[in-house]
Amino acid sequence: MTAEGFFSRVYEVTKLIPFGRVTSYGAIAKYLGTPRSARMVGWALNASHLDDSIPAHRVVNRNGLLSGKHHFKGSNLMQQLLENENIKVENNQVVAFEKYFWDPNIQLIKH
DNA sequence: AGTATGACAGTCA
DNA sequence: CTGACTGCCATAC
Repeated sequence: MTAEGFFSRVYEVTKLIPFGRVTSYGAIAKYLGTPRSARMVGWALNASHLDDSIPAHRVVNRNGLLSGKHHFKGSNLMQQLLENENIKVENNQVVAFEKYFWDPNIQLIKH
């Protein structure tokens, strides 16, 4: 698969993440049909962090850990964005991650 | 064509 | 619980 298709899908899903919700790389990867390509999701997000329309801050690893926060402009920008959505972040980790977790496979329709 | 790496995930010691 | 190792997909050199 070309990077464009994969990346585009990652962006697509990421943009669809509802306000106040977060998801994991694995969930996105699963939605894309490659549940073992969670790294590629991160890779795609890494390339997408230049695009403000993509709420990459809502994408964290399976532990709810803000593993990519250092990729943002400011070291605390990601956390602030999350807190702005009523999502509490502590020690670089989303509090009650399960509660805010949003699985694209549940609410999105594959095409 | 082969090796190294990545915002990961899962398993094992 | 923490650390190390493997698996998997795609990209970069």
